[in-house]
Amino acid sequence: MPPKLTGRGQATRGRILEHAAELIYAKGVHATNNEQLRRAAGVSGSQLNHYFPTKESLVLAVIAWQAERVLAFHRSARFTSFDSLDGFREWAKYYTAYERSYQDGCSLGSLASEIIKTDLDVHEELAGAFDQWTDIFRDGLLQMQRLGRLDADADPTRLSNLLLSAYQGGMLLAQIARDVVPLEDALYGAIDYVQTFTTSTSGRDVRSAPV
Amino acid sequence: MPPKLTGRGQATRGRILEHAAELIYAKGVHATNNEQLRRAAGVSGSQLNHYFPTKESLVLAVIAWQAERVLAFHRSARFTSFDSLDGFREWAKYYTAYERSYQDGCSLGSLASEIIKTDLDVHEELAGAFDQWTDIFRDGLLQMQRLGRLDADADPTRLSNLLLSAYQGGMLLAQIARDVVPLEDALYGAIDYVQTFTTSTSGRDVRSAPV
DNA sequence: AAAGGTCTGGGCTGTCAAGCCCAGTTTGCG
DNA sequence: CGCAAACTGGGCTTGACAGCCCAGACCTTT
Repeated sequence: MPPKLTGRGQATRGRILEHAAELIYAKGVHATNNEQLRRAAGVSGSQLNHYFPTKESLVLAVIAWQAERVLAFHRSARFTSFDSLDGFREWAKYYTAYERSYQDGCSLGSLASEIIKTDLDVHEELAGAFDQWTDIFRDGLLQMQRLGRLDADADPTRLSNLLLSAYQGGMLLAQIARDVVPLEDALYGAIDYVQTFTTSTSGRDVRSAPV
Repeated sequence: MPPKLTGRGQATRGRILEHAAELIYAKGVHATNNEQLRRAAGVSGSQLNHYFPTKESLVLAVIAWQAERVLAFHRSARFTSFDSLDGFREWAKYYTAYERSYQDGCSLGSLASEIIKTDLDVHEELAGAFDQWTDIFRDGLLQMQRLGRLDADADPTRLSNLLLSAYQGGMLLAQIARDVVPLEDALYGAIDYVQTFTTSTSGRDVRSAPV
């Protein structure tokens, strides 16, 4: 069923995808048109049409690409599978370290909010990606419980939903306020709440970093 | 400077605004066009053009209208100025009581995410509204501190940013998952975190409602 | 009654974008 | 070599939409 693609074809398709993802992330889906995509990826209109016959197919591919990226990032060794509070703090630190990190929002979340009300059939794609995302947090919290770093009465599912919600909501507030503080407050607040379930410290005595 | 509007003119303008807000909330800005607006409000194209010369002016008015609505709602007696945990729990209960409440997202937040990347000049309008929104929470938490219901070392600004972020992010996750649970988890989780700063209870012994 | 705001219902134009087609060229695999 | 994919650089149609204009009717206040 997959139309035979040579190595070169895959490379071009991938180049289009990368630039499309970047453009759409920066300017939004509706403000990105074919001409911009052609120029950014350095391909002709025919090629764009060849690899992505419709805009919906391109957007779908971009969603999959961004989802894979964000999931791979969260699964990287950097956060040690979120098996400790330090892992979560490292994560929060990454997203609050640079001004640039919040100005275009979450690479997947902003895309989701923009098209969730349209008739594009992207629901399954998105739902699957966000499920996996929360699962990364949940699995980390479960592991923390196994290691005795988190109380047994903590609810990893609930906490993972709070963590991701705080990130998504914090990103939105930061974009609107053009200030990283709301994102910091949301992330470190959520993580401090997780800390209240740790046995090693009282949780109320040790607080997260900034200000 | 305001073009003289008689009572009738104001009524028509208001009717257009109401229907525009409803349509845009349900279908998004880009998927709402003049013809739908005309039919929904029962006015002719000339009138639409008369009261809102450009789409940007209409969107701006809708933002202001939705902002006023959501702020008035949060200031209503129902939540007793958020001067207690019960006020916050009542708030969370409202947004998680019905399936319908999350399916179109936050009336202001979804609008914000959709247009934050466009070149529409709506930044000040949005920033002001969200500032007031967090202030409602912050003022409530400050009042709780004054009343001795919240520890002095709690940071009302930080907590209010977490609360609103949890709501916005939870709304997005709920929309994507087509399930109210992520929103519930985010809201009640954030509120339980606030509870860890209350002196009356340990905070760890009493948890919020669902499941 | 006069005036000015309100309102209809249609038409018109310019613009922009998506999708599609094609003639011809280049590349690379078998 | 031969063939198929990759690729160029256009052009073309179609549709959608925002913005704009108008002739005339209606309503309300002065």
